[in-house]
Amino acid sequence: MSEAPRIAEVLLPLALAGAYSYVIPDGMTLAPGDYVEVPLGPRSRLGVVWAVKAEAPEGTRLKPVSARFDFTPLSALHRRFIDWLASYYLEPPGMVLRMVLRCPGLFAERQGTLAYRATGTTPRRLTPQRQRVLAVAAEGFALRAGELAEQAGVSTAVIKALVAEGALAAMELPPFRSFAAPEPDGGGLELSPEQARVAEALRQTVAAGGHSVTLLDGVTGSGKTEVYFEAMAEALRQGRQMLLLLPEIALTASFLARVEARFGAAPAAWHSGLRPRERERSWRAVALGEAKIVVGARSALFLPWVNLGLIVVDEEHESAYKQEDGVTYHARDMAVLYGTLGRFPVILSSATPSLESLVNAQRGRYHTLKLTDRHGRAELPDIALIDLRRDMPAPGRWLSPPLAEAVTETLARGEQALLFLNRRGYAPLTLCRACGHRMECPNCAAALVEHRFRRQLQCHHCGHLEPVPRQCPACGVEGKLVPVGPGIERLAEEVREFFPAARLAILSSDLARDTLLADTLAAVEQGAVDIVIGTQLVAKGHHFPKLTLAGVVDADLALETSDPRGAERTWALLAQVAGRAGRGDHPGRALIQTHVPHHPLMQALAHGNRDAFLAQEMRVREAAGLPPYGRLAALIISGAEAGETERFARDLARRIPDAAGFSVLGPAPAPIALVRGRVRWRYLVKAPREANIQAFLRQWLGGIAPRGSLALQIDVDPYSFL
DNA sequence: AGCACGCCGACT
DNA sequence: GTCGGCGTGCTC
Repeated sequence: MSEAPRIAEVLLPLALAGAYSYVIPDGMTLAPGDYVEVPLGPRSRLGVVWAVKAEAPEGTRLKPVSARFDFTPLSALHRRFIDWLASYYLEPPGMVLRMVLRCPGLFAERQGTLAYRATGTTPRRLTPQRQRVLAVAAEGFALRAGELAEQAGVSTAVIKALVAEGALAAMELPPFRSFAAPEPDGGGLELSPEQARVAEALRQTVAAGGHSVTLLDGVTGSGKTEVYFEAMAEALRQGRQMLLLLPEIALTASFLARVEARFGAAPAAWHSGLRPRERERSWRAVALGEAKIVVGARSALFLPWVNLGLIVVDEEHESAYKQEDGVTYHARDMAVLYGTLGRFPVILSSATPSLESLVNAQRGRYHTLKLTDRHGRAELPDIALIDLRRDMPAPGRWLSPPLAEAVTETLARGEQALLFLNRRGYAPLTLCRACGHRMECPNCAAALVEHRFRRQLQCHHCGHLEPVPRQCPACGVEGKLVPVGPGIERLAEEVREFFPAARLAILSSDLARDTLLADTLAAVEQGAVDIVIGTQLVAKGHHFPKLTLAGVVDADLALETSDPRGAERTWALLAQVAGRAGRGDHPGRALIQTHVPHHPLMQALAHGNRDAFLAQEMRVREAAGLPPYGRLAALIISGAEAGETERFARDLARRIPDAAGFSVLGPAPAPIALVRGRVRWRYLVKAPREANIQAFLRQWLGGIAPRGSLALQIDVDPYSFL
């Protein structure tokens, strides 16, 4: 017979190396996954029991656990997920737990609001006001005092009196509104034969159970959402929870509505823009298993799932799934990991799948399901290139004659045109014509971007703002600072001059986050806008039925960087932008302005020959040993002082372990060598695909504690290969 | 992440 | 003479 465990290993949401040990007081029973409060230094903290054991380590004086919270414990699966993620990305497990516990007022005492219903007792004096209140209270649900008074057209004083006389009884409502159960059947749109076939295949995958990854590879407008809804319906029939992951919180509102329309109940939402109360409601509902469908951003992976049975990653190629600050992780990869650990299916959906996913499909690790037809009458847009070397815009203009002509024709037909330029602000560069001085951020090695509407220069790396100066800060000459190059504000200026009668909408992340953006999107959808000018925000997910022309103002932007991923990113972005056109009844077309029309990527876009382009990209990656054919990790060394930071970075080179197959490049100044006033150096570790890159990094960097302002950040599977 | 302990500049 | 700046280090 074994003794009752006396010691609890408690993981705390802090950057500690591991769990801390506490004594379990007499009369308390603890199991792994339990939420507890433990003393830490002068305060007490929330933690989660990671393990229980009989004996304490030798010679330690342990404090006791102060309290156990009576709540659904964190599942063994979720705990494994946390441990796995922490070890993969070399993060302290406590920091991963911190993301799980990111819920306001967790375990705080919640006062339920009081609601009143009629008891059947008649008050001594039955005034007309009292009668009305009792009539309202007799029907349906119990109401709060304020609601009851309002519906009866009386003041709350009447309610109080009726309660005092025993004619109304108060009851406590649960502090959170519950989530209605979604219905798997009904509410679906009619599927095309192709959609129905793919939906059935997905449904069977879910019905079969077990882990699998399916890449749903469907052209823009092919109705991928309706198809994976059928997989979600099957998971619902099995009583499982499911997560629909989206790359952008700007997309969640429309997806919440679509899920509600399909399943007859509003799903739970999860993203950073949620109000604290809503956040708490979603978190608790997930932990209690009450929320069946969650629509959320990447951090929704960390919700305290109890019965997760399906994850759908929409727009799986999106780089926004890579979390870069705080704990570094890739939400798409972690969704697949969760599915592996939890033995449930994962669906990756995209019109422009990532190279990583396509290679996994080639290797047979993922199944592929394709949708090649646009739904309804919609057809894929014709894509044509405009050679900017031949069809040059006028000086200081950005629209070439053919593109301007196409916009004119589109407007004449009463249709909408989209002009895409992936650059916020008015001009990306401000130069002094007198001395050549370039306006730069004082904290970052980057040019300041003019935002003319706000009359400010802004740094897009650290947010630094300064007014546009009248005179050059270098030579003092007045009136010689000129904007160079276009941003969408400047493009809008040109469009206003060119099409004075057209109604414009400018869509960029500069728009005040929530309502303004939603309103503008709705206006576009309803056809109250003629020309949409937008950054990459417009590339994703939106459905603009009247839009028939997509014009790409500068297709070469992302190609100009030396990042080997540039071509793939550009291809995905431009294909998505082109896909905005012609989603309604009228056919669409896309015009792409470029200086390099012969580039394989441009040729692939123009001829709809995606496979040839991707095959070429894969060959390049394979030859270079880059992901997904090899593994990468980046090491960023940063510090406030240039000399000290460089010395620290260079000293690390002496400790690089000697391991076959591994190569370490660097240290080199990071791509943006100065951010927020901190100098950055970078190493890149390259390893074969099957190598244990984490072990290598631990061996190299284990025990190194940067002092002072120095910091060392490890980025496993960095998004940028630079 | 907190929070305390510590050692150096401008205030009543 | 103290108040307080935030660098450094510890929390079972």
